[in-house]
Amino acid sequence: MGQPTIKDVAKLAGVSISTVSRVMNNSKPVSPEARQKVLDAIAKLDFKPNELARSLVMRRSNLVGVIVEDIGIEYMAQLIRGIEEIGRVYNYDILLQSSYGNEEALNNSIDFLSTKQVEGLIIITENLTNETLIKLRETRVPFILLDKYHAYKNLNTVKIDYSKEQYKLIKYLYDLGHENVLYIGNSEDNVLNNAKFAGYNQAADELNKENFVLKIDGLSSNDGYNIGKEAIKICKENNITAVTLMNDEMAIGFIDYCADNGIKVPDDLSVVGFGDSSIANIYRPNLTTVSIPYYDIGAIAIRALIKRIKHEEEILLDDWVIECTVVARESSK
Amino acid sequence: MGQPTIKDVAKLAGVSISTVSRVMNNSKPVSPEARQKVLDAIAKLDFKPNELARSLVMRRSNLVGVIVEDIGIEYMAQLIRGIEEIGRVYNYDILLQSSYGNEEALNNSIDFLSTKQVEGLIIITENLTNETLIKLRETRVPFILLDKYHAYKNLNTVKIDYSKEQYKLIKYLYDLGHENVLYIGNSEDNVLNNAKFAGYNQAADELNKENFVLKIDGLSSNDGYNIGKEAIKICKENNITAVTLMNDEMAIGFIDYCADNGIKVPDDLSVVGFGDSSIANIYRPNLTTVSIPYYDIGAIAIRALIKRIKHEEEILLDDWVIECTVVARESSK
DNA sequence: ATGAAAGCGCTAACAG
DNA sequence: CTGTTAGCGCTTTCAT
Repeated sequence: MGQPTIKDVAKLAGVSISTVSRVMNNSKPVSPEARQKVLDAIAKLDFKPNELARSLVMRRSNLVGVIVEDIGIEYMAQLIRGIEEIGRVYNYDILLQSSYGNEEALNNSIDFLSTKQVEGLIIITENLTNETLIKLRETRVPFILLDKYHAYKNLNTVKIDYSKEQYKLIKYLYDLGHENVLYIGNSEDNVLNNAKFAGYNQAADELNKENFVLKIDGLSSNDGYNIGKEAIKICKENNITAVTLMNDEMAIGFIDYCADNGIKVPDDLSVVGFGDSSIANIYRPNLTTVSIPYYDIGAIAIRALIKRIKHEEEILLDDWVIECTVVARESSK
Repeated sequence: MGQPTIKDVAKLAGVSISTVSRVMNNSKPVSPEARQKVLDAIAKLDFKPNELARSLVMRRSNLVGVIVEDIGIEYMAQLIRGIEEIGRVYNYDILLQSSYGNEEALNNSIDFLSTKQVEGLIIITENLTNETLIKLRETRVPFILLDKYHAYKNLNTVKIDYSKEQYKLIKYLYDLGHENVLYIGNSEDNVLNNAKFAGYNQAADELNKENFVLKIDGLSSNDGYNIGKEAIKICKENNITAVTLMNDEMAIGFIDYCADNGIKVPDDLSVVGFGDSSIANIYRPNLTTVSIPYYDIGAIAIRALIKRIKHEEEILLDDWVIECTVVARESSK
């Protein structure tokens, strides 16, 4: 036969299965003698309760589903770390699925996980349609959405005030003594882009600086490289000594362009990124950037989800805003 | 009430629960009329079977546990991608836990996952003691170990022939026309180090080249940088034109040293790494390195595990050796 | 303090 | 082809 069951323990201990259950869960008083006999039997058989059976009767699976767009994306992996580690503290385990940005896969995962009786869902994706959102609500499983943009209205989530963070970064540059700072951003009209842009403007306005803005299409290091020529021209014409780019990859591409064209970073020009990706402190010069505490975001998200599951005091009545930090490194001075 | 159950479907369809079960699983013939009634009822109620109950009676959870040392480590995340995506094809879902290199945590995870009735276990770690291994065997749950070293004896696993891969890389350098190649390796006496070293030696010997070896303690980019002075000295004294380092990080540190000391890579010196980490093709010069197909390793591992679970033909009777590829980029010529 | 019995939602003989 | 029944391993009344 296979694993020992509660029956085997009961038989060996010479008590009923109820008594065994009681000592396992400390749910009702049991006489010291009986308890000891049960404990001995459990040890002897190396008995481990079948959580499946327990979940079935208790209607609590202690499982949360996590659907991630792609675990290979660094920040998503960090998010999962936080979710996993804190979830474990509350005795919740993670059922992991990937959607690879495919809506059908995401929908399937939601269905699948709900048949597995997950008590809650955390969805980490940058692509979520309204239909999926509706479907999600229909499942009646508590859920939390995590992404880079946090653009969902009417949904409590854990988010970052990108506007404020960009403001802090720009302020840091002005405080360093730079008079003119160029903002190179993505031209798409989305929440993230607009928020960062607003942060830049706020900083410039508050300090009575002139606004210099360059908007481009991409977000990759190549895009950063390719905008180099135009950006440098603008810098020279306007006495600009610091440039900020939307993310670390773009910043690195841009610095590469500078290096190829005899412009020294940070001596001739300070350059900063955003996101504190793993390359930021390996690349030379080490990149000044904004560090986003993804681990903490994951941790807070799972904690909030569990509270919601347990119908405890709602810690996400409002959005939970996480503070980031400006990490000053070599690329700015 | 909560989710609809098979009973609700049966009642609504006017049949017995067995019939409902039969149409759901296509396990036995059902009359077209009955089937249609059941299907309608299922659709109407949006009924989804409770997999927990199903697992309990069928004794198949369709769950595999994955214990990872740290999901934040890039190659482990890639491994998980493969495991997850292929596991899903076979209808297996992943229960994820992290051990953070802590043996007690690992042991707890093994116990915990086995109470969740996982049908198999994949453990991704670089630290595994013999005691844990014994414990693992005692659980009687099929398992597969994945790590960077694959040093476990008497265990079928998915592995890389590091000796051969290093050989291929060195051969590539000789084929490029380099006469003398310096090998900078880690001095610790372990399977991985020895294998790579053997690969270097084999290539040098086969082609009648002289062996130049430098062994150091660390593995980080700083270590690569710090060995720079000594390594360059050796290169100059021996007319060495190519250097190979144990991993990409070290290689990058070493190239940084070269850059700081007026040595141009690849013009003055070719430098290669190992592993194809994500920085390898962002760093400038882009790094020539060996690409390890972690995704495939994960995919093969889960496939093998599932076969083992189903007692099908064993595809891991012998170790499964995965081929890597040399990725030639800018840092060598 | 303890055991018998019911039942969580489902599958799988068994009988018809 | 279909319904009845007996569990899977566990928790939880309900008696005693």
